[in-house]
Amino acid sequence: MSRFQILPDAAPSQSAELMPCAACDVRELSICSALRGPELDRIAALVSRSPVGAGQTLFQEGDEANAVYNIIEGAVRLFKLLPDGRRQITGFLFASDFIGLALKDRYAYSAEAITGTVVCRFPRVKLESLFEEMPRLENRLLRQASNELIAAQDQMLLLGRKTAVERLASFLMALAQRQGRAKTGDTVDLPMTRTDIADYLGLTIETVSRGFTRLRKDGLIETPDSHSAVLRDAEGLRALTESG
Amino acid sequence: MSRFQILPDAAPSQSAELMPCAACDVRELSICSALRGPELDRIAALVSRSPVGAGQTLFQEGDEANAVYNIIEGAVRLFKLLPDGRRQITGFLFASDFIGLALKDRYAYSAEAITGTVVCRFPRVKLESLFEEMPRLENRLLRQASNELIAAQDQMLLLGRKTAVERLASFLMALAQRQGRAKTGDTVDLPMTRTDIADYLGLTIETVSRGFTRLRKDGLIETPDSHSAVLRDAEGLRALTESG
DNA sequence: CGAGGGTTTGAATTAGATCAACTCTCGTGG
DNA sequence: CCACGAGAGTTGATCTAATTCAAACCCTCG
Repeated sequence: MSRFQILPDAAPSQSAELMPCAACDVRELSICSALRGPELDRIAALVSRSPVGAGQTLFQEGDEANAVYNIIEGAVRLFKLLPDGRRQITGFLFASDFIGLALKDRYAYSAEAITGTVVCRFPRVKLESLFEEMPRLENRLLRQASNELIAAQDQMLLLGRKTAVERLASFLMALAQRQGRAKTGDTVDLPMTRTDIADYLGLTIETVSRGFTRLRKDGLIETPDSHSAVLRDAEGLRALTESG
Repeated sequence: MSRFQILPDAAPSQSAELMPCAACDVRELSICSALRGPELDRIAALVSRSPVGAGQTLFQEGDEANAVYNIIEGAVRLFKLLPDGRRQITGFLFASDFIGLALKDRYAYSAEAITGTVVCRFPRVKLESLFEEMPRLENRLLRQASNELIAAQDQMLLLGRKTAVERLASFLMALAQRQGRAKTGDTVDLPMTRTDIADYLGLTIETVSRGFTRLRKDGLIETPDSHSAVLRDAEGLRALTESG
């Protein structure tokens, strides 16, 4: 599971606990890329790394927001619930993604691990007190927030105005993009269930399933198993995401 | 229209052009509240204030993003279009709101004035170069972005999982909140058309209209005219926004 | 007074939801 | 080794919330 095991000369575990950041797999991709050597040491003293089992809750909507997280490995779903149980997944996050931009004093959504996941935990107060010393970090977070806002608006367009197949095509291509596998022939990983996809796209699982069959019958994808999709016609899919 | 006209001892127009910020109606409410006296002067040298007629375009999705804006007065809609004309309004903005958090090098959405509007324009490059000198400004923007992300997630829940009436009730209460008029008996201003509301809520104008009649017949609101709504039962409306 | 937005209301249509049955894995244990 | 059950996914039949199509009904403004 952990990629640490295959590193040729991984640091001994003691060192890894004291200073996990230097050996972090996702450092260059995450917000930590904004940090220079000595700053990294400061951060290293604050963070703690921990595994989260599949289906486990990281935090719940309404909880006091006293930590933010970096995902080291795995996949996480963020979601909001209505009192009667209707669920809207507001995002899927993966290795190197940051959780905790959208919060005041309490979390605005719940977070659960989809698969076995490893996260890096930052106590929020301590982190914020570092902003003054490390303006690059704050700048990096602002950029990140900017990107998430753009993604959020794309999702609003999807939820408000796209048809079921268009939603599914958009979802697959966005996921493909995120995985750097958006060309015909590439295989996209789908760690989440159909129910998750439905709750992300504002549909039911039946409609999602029918969407997959449609795309399959139209020769746009293949589905070797329910947790992966092969792009048979990336251009055709992309056309669907912006169809008219 | 302009509240400047009724200020008892408004600065002469020359001074207002050179240093509009000091006399700005929305200064304390906008991101400029993060600025201290001398900083305000620096900013004042950069900004330009200008009126935008109802229906006029501020910028279009895809344009080079070389300015951000503060709304001084009026109302603005942000939206995205699909090639075939389907439109999703991603937000309505009002006096003191900031436009331009969600962008890379190009705007991710278009912006149009709904009513007669006055905006304050910040050249983007110059503004960003000030971040280093004014960390409080960047911090303020990050907070703002955080709030917008929360709002965006609420909107996803609305678009993905709420019924037509629930969407309308949520919209009315959110608008009422923004206007500080969320109690029974209060009147909410609706500067936008039914078409705008429909494109914001992911519905058609007919469904929005039927929604208003429903709320009216259920005694939750009154609609003296199409551009205002009186809250007859704020609690009932709130219940609808989180119904189950 | 007449034209043209914007809005409302009614009737017919449909995309997607709901209800229901069946399949496919996969893990457990006799 | 096979029976069994549970969870996830697919497929079909029916239903419904919202859309589409159509017709009035405002207003305001020239």
